[in-house]
Amino acid sequence: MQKTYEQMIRCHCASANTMALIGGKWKIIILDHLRDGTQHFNELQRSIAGITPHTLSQNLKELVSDGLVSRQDFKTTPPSTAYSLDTLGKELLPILTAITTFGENHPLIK
Amino acid sequence: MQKTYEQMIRCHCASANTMALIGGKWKIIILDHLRDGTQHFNELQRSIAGITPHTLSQNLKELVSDGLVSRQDFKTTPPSTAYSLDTLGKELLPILTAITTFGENHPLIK
DNA sequence: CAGTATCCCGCCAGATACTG
DNA sequence: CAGTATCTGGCGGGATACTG
Repeated sequence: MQKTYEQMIRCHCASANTMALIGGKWKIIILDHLRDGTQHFNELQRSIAGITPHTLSQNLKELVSDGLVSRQDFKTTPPSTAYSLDTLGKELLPILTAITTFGENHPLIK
Repeated sequence: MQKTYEQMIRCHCASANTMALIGGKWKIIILDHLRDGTQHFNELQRSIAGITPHTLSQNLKELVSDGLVSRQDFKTTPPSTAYSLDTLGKELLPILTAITTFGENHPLIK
């Protein structure tokens, strides 16, 4: 979770708890790309146009530490890692679906 | 919508379109408080502990300009305004419900 | 009551380069 | 390939005071 949200979750709104976890700029998009299965770091970076390795790494770390995503390190050379939805992340599927559906129905750019 | 998201929506992920609209730190919470009906500026500020007038005003402006919230000004003295979910905002109800449900099931602070 | 005006700061994120 | 290191900056948001 990002520091920005630490204060917000004291407002005792249930929705705040969720936003604290998925509120990062790219987090929902990352989770969205993990819906269909395991993805490598590199796959994520290429499929999410515009994200830098630095930012992707940062967001993934928080997602992992929050229990939404699990990280598997194959400890090979060259290195290979795999990210997938963890238990908690799978509980987000209804949210992801709702967000994606809305986004499809209301594109901001043609 | 906030400037931060302008670049993000070019990644052609449907979810990005949605996050650009609701991605502000307090936006989901504001929308959540508007679910049950019309709220005055002052009511929102008191029920959302921790938000400043400045930030609330800013977020509401964006929500209105994005068509999620409608603002009614009664032009009285002392001034009175009313905020409620607009058409587009009501389409977010499934998302709001999903987010609130998840947040209830996974509190971050006891 | 419903904001606005100002000032300010902290963090998220971008850019670039580098490494095991 | 999968990141980390370092530097930088912009913008969202906080604090406080003020106004029609």
